[in-house]
Amino acid sequence: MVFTEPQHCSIDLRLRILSRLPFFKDLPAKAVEEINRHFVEMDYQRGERIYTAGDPAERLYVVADGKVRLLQHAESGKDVLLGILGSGEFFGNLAALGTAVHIDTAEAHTPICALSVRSEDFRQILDEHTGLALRALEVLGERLSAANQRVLLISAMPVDRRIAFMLLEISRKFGRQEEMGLLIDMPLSRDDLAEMTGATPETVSRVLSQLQSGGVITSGRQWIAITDRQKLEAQAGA
Amino acid sequence: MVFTEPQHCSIDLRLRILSRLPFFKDLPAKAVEEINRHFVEMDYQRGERIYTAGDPAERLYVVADGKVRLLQHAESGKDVLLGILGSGEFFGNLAALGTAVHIDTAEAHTPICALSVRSEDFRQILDEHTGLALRALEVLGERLSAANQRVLLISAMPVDRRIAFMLLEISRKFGRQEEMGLLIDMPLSRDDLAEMTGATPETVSRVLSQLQSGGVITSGRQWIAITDRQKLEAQAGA
DNA sequence: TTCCTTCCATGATTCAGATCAGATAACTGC
DNA sequence: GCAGTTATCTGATCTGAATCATGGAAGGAA
Repeated sequence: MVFTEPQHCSIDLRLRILSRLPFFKDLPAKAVEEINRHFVEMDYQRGERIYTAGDPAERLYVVADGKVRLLQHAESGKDVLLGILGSGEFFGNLAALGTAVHIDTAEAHTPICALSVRSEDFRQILDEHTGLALRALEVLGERLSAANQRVLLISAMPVDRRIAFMLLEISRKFGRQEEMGLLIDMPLSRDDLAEMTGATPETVSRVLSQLQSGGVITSGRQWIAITDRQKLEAQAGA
Repeated sequence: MVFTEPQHCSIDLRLRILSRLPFFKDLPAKAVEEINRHFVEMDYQRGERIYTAGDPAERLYVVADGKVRLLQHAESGKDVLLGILGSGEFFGNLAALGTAVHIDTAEAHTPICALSVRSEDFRQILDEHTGLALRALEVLGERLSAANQRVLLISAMPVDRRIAFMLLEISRKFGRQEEMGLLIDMPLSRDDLAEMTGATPETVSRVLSQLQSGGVITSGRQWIAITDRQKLEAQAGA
């Protein structure tokens, strides 16, 4: 079970990513091409930091290929994994105007290729193409909704339910049907899950062991597959 | 210590609120007047529900006078208080387009007067006045940032720090300097704080008692005043 | 292969905070 | 002022999950 992905993307991929973005979908091809000129390609190794919370938010990014981790850290050293982004998703400060700083930290969860644009340029693009800002609003709205959901999850549910819930969430986004079940198509460690659910790796390990012996999931080193979605949903809901 | 507020706002207040909104600040007075025509006034009693999560998001609101609670509820019955909004703040689905539903529940924390506009009308306003959408983006960005902060708080800090932190946060927004200290200018029960910090009312009560005997705060039934901000910050930071 | 590092499982123990249970004290309506 | 209700305090107990500790297994580099 190895997850290898190319570390840079072709010129072709680049334009295709941009034009397929829900974001730019309704724009004429010519406009997308014009917009494309403002983007530059940036590649990162697994684990590499793209930006850190507190840095001035000078650029905005789109994942072209690979997965990106968004996290928030406490002075205690404990990190919280806010989410994992896949191809086509924005990160950086979508609302960046002027002198804003990044509110989260982004790092490469797998080797990634990202497209990046200067905040000012993006702002200008928003200005020129009315309607795009509304799209941006939608994206932010969804993120806000997810974050609120998360607060509820962590502050009102026991760990085992949180973990079950999170697995469902992740599988919905990154699941790929395989013989063994619905495989989560990226490296996902116990630590990752712990940072997402506000638990410790030990606890996550225990809960996963239990799920595994219950026939709900199959898992190994850095990978998890859901074999019985029904049961998992029951676990999350009850 | 009683908190009474008028339950409806004058016609005059209404226009003043709108024109002073950071949101509409840069628009010509004429435009604001025009926009004003789309808004209607709505009054609510304390505790009254304005909308519930899952309802279709047909309207958008601005607090004219009073305080509004935004909350999210779990099936377990446990509620999470996402935030309390004061005069001039938006609520409802700022990103509402088409058939969206409310992601949270809003209720009157005090008697309130709200201004409300149909989502479609608001959307049209955004379309007509380029620049407004960027403002909306800023607002959502701030909320997202706050929500992420909250996730970090709850999943990486012990209760006493969470409560201290939350008190600072609230006082920053609703604090009013009085002889006794920095009074939080609205009813605020132990239950409210519990729902904001993911704790139980009993625990909140204990922590507040401790803060009070430490001379950090003074409190009574539904009110809290900060007498020693320095100490409170120490409590929140260490 | 063998070393070495990283990830994972699982047991034992501890502890922060929830839960349960009364006892006061403050407001409300009459 | 009195009764009833709602908010608060505080103690006693319990428990979910963290912490501490250790062994094992999977992959990477030479």
